[in-house]
Amino acid sequence: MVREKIEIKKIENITARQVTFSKRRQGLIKKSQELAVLCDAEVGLIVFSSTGKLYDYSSTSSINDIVTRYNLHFRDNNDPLDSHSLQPQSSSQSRLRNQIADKTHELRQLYGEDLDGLGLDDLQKLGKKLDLGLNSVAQIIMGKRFAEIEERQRKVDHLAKVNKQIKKKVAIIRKGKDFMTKNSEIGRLKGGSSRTIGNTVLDCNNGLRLDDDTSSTCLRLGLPFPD
Amino acid sequence: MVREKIEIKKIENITARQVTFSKRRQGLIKKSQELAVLCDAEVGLIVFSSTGKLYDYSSTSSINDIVTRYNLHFRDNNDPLDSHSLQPQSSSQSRLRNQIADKTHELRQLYGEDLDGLGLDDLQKLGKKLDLGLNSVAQIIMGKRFAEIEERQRKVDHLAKVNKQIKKKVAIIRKGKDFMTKNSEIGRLKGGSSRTIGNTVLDCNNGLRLDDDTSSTCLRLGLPFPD
DNA sequence: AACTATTTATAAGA
DNA sequence: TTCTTATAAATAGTT
Repeated sequence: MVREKIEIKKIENITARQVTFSKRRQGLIKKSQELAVLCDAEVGLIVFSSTGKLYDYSSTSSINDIVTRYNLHFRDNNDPLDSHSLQPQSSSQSRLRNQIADKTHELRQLYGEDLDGLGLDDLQKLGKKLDLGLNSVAQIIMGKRFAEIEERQRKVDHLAKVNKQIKKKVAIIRKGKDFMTKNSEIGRLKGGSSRTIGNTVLDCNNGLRLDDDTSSTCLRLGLPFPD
Repeated sequence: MVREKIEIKKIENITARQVTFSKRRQGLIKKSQELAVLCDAEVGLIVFSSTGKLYDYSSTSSINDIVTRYNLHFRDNNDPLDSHSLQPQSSSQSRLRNQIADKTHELRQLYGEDLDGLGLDDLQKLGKKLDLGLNSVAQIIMGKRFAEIEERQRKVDHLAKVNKQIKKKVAIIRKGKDFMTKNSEIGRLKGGSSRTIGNTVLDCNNGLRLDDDTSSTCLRLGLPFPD
């Protein structure tokens, strides 16, 4: 793709292959991230190098979440892990399997699949459960946002207080400076220190922004689950 | 990356997001293929769109092979479920237990539990999933209710038709009755049968109620999940 | 779905 | 591995 166009076939030179692997792996992970963020998608990427080293990326906290969700999409979920297992199955294994099947079914229904066989009552119950779950999540989100706002307010209050104290000091120093500039060259030295304090006062506003760059966050409180 | 550089953050315009998703998804899959071929790597990619649609790529015949290999890399995960078991555990058993633990955790979170460790982003995603599930359920409930209403309307139409026919007959019979009461005592006999027909006409309304006692059901369409 | 001006990714070389 | 750089490839906005 670059200094020279290359053919897409296995790179035989081992060193070149390793270099390309490293570069392209990085690129792939970057693209995966971008897709996840730009398009609000859930992305999982697993890569094994030819030497068996594992690299992965997941837009969620764990790639397991994505794999679990992936497996949910296939109805007759014969556990892929055990498909080529030669071990005889113990009864405890089949119990585990049943548990997995049950949970899988429950999860699928919560995700809005496999609902065909349900009557109105079952659907209402399911809807109620989802609604409760959604409320819990929404409540926690709101709680977190509220805590965020309080924290921000606390900082504002603190800075306002500090600012006030500094203004007082500046006023006092100004008084001193006025007195000294009238009298001697010591005034220049004191003037330097007062300027420093002046900058500190100005920095207070920047402090708020730097510490947390989204001052609009506290304003976009509308819906917890926007599109 | 192109006509204009874009910032990597969620695209708010839905159409643009879908288009970008389609393009970049293709690009990502192509890059995955190229990495696999050029570097003799094993690559698995799973992508869920924000609407829950699944897309995947695997350099092997099935992504399950890659997931299997991935899980093998974490064989030494001590599963909390295994800790108080006295049986010697086969690796496939502990894998099953891991799956159960994963699914249980996922279910608990969907039910609004175990949410303490999650950040705002994870919570938003969870909320989104619940919202999607809830929408599916609500849609099916609405579908069923609509079918109910149509059925009811069908009955109403049918009864209206029958009623009309009967009214016609009654009118005809009245004519006959008027003619007969003028002429002879046969009028009394015919009068009895006309009353019977009259009752049938009245019963039509009761028929609607008896057949399905909640005539208000079709009116309480507001929320699908009342308290 | 096609176009195209740009941005990005990256092969080769250092 | 990392940097540089020339060029191929991907893609955002437009039609």
